[in-house]
Amino acid sequence: MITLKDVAETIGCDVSTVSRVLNGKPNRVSEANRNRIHEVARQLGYIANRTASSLASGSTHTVGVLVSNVFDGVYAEYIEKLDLAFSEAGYSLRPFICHNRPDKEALALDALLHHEVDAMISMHYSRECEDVYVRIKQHSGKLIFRSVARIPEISFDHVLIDLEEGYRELSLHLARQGCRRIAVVGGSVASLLTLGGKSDSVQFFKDGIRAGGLAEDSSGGIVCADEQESAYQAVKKLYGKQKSPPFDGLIVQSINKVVGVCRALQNCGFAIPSDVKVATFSDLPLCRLFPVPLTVWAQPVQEICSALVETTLRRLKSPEMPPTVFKFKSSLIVRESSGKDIMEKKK
Amino acid sequence: MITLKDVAETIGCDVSTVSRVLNGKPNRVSEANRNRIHEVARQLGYIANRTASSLASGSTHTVGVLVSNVFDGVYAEYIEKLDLAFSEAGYSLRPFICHNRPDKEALALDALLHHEVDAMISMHYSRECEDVYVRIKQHSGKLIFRSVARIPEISFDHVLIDLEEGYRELSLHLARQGCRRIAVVGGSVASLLTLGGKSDSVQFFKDGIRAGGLAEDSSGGIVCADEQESAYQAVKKLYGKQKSPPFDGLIVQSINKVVGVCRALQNCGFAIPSDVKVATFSDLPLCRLFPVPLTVWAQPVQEICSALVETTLRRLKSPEMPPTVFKFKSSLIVRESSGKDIMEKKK
DNA sequence: GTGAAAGCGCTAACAG
DNA sequence: CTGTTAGCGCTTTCAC
Repeated sequence: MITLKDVAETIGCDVSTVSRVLNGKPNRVSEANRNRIHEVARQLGYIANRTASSLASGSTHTVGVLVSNVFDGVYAEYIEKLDLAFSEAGYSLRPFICHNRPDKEALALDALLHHEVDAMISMHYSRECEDVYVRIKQHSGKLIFRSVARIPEISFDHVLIDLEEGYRELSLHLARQGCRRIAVVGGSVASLLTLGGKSDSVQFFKDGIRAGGLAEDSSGGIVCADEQESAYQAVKKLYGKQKSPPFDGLIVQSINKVVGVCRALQNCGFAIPSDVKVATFSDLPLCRLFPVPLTVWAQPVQEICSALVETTLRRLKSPEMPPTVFKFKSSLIVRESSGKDIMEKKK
Repeated sequence: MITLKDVAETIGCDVSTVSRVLNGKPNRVSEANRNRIHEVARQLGYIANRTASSLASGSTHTVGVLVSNVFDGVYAEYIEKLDLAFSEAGYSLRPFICHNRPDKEALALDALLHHEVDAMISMHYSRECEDVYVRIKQHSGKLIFRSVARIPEISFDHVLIDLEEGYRELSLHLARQGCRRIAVVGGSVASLLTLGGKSDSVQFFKDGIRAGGLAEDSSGGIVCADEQESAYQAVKKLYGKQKSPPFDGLIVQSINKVVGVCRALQNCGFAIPSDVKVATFSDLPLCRLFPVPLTVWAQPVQEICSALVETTLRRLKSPEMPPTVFKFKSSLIVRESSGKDIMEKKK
């Protein structure tokens, strides 16, 4: 392996000079040496050892991003956009996938503690790992949340999205479109609605239900895991062999589940939007190109990513700065899945 | 920051002893010291600096995987499966996304050269980066290809999938299902069929066409970029305002494009499979749950991932071993999109 | 402008 | 069983 030392020795100068030149450090290196160094480095096939520079300089120039999976188009989109944005800023993005498992989540967060990355963006928070987050706060603080609500226990930078409000807007919208019974498919909201329990999202959902003129007991949850197949099974089980649909409005928590939901409805002989109206979160390309284009509560993903990158870079520069909080506004995009045509005819 | 040295000093022993204990090195450390070291390390909140261990030990315990994007479910699936498999083997997977850009591809490969990862799995090869691959061969050799054909110029480990044969099997299948004019949507095959030019895949495709009893000029290509939207536009442009479909059989190169293709056909008033039959590669969950379940040339992804992990670990262990080549067999799964019902009625 | 020197934090012989 | 001794390859002050 060719090292800085090798280059320095064949030239007869010091490693520090070579280092300066090869890293394009500001001023002061003679033209002559500069050229010679570049030339020799190339000839010898010198390749810097980044592990060594990271150790010496104390920075890896890498930012981690923690996601639950990468199969969901939403995360894929964030990762691709963040990757591009960070590489423009001279950093590289390193995705960590936790598969919804706290052990993997902790392992990913360890990368920050162990100095494998300079900072970490977390798009997945589970209570089980709270102690790790506390440790991070003590040791580094270079963690940025992209989440729905502020993690109150510890103070980190936050980039917030208004998914909670989405539950209100979507349930209200569906009610206005004529739905009489509205359910949430998947996620914690579905669980809480089914098993009982409260959360801000549930509250927002119920607000929408009421504002839409429906009784609270006209709503419910359909519990399923975070996969296309689970959603399919759950909906099929509930709707199979029914003459009329148990719920005529569905708010589906993620795009993967929409796929399962739509297929299940189709299998059970129910049409979208005439029998059942469907809406979801995140405006992926798939939402427009779906056989029945989907009504969505759409986040400004590009802006969110920019905010994440900015926040991260700022935090890296000024570690002691007090935590910042951004909150982004989503918007309702109405398409055929919730009866766009009906709406337009009314007008 | 608490270092090994701090732990050693508060105990009054040497850093090497602490290192041994904390890394669970085989034999020989007294029970007494062992416990004391663990305790003090915990109390002080010691966290190992992995950059430093990587430098000292010469290994990062990280394997990179280079993909063109992560939005395509196929890559997402590989990444998730590889991630799981590698973490069981004590390695962590680091995805690199090149967005089909040679500059980003080279940058990702640099990570291997610069010792940021111990090995790299490449699922994306572009000729433009050939020089980088040559460099890698000289300097490291720890590159494993998951590809369709062997990269002949340089000898690396290969895990091959039979996508080429897929073009033959799918075109033959569509012909047998009654298609008279068959086209390939997207990818290099579509380009070569349109602009002229040869490749093994094109040859296989034409073999299938002939074997299916069709004339060679009854086939064609529909060129588009690797996105849902591009495929949509390309097909819409070709099929719009036509009374009968220009091609009644479509082999679509990736799942994202299928989404665009199906939507375009629907928009143009053509039904699947009665007017146009569709088939694609890779059996993702989406293929079964699609409104019209998709006929696919299905790869054994789990086995492929196992082979990739095994190959990588073996290469890491024995760098001098001659390159190995695995080839996996796919299988045809017939579903409604190519007229499964029709087939069954015939029987 | 350039070199000398002191680390970054950890690992891994080797010697006792 | 444990300490000593060298590094790993690079960065970065500080003199000259």
